[in-house]
Amino acid sequence: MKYVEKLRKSGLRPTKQRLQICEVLFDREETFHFTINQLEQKIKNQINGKISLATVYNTVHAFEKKGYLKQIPINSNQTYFDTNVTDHHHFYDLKDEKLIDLDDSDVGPIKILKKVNGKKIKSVEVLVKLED
Amino acid sequence: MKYVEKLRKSGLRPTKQRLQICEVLFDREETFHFTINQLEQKIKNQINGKISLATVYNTVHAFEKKGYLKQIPINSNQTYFDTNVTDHHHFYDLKDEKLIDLDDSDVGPIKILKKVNGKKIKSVEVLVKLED
DNA sequence: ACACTTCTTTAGAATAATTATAAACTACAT
DNA sequence: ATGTAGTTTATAATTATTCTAAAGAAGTGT
Ligand SMILES: [Mn+2]
Ligand SMILES: [Mn+2]
Ligand SMILES: [Zn+2]
Ligand SMILES: [Zn+2]
Repeated sequence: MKYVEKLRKSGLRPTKQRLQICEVLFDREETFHFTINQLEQKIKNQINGKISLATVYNTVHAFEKKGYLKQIPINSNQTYFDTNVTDHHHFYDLKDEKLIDLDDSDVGPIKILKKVNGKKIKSVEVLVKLED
Repeated sequence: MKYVEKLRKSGLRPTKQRLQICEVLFDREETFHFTINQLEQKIKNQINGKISLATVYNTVHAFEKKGYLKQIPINSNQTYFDTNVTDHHHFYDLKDEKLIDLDDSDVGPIKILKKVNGKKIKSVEVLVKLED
């Protein structure tokens, strides 16, 4: 199991549930953008044996805290997470409610000229909304 | 009442509640970024007589539909609205959970080079997260 | 293997933002 | 003034998320 080490290094015990969730989340080529409910569905379809919803929440938050997932700010009733934890930009398809990654090369460099007193910039992300 | 006409033109009856909410929302120089609960507080402080929470929700949604308010995508348990309905960028102060408008001149021009099949770009907005 | 501790999972309850309901009220047209 | 459609309101319902506490599993030392 390739995720056992990863979890141990983060101080997370490699439980069966976490390893299964790792497979669903990270055994894929493309970035995965998802809500908790979508993840729960994917888990149901790919795994035999169920994982409780509380554990899905717990795990996603644990992974987020460890930097394996990040939240994406979208106006939705459900929170979106992203397996691409780098600073990056998105298309958001308003009709399909789907996120699509944008490469830095798909977006020109962004210069923020304004400063705020004692604050520093943590991230700069662009959200491009798409309609038909 | 300067908002009576505005509401009538939009097909919204100029009720006492809506006019009061208009005052709270639009009688100010600066952009107002708020959650429903923050708005409810401001209403309580500025008006005598109460407006029910349901009406605050109804009104905000009606104003949003008519284009007088817009939602701002932020990772928060509460939805943020903005009296500045133009396409514009934000600082988001993670500690204070406050939004600050960025002028277009505060951000260099943004070119989106990628295209998506049958979709067109509706908006391009930058969110700059600030930390201490 | 065994005992012991700590972390994790889980079902279910609790919380909290938002939306729905339906009755009373109000703006507006005739 | 009357009628109608739109609005407000208290309250209930819904729903995403978090909390709780008991049972289970993982790690550590012997
Ligand atoms: Mn949100
Ligand atoms: Mn919510
Ligand atoms: Zn992404
Ligand atoms: Zn703004």
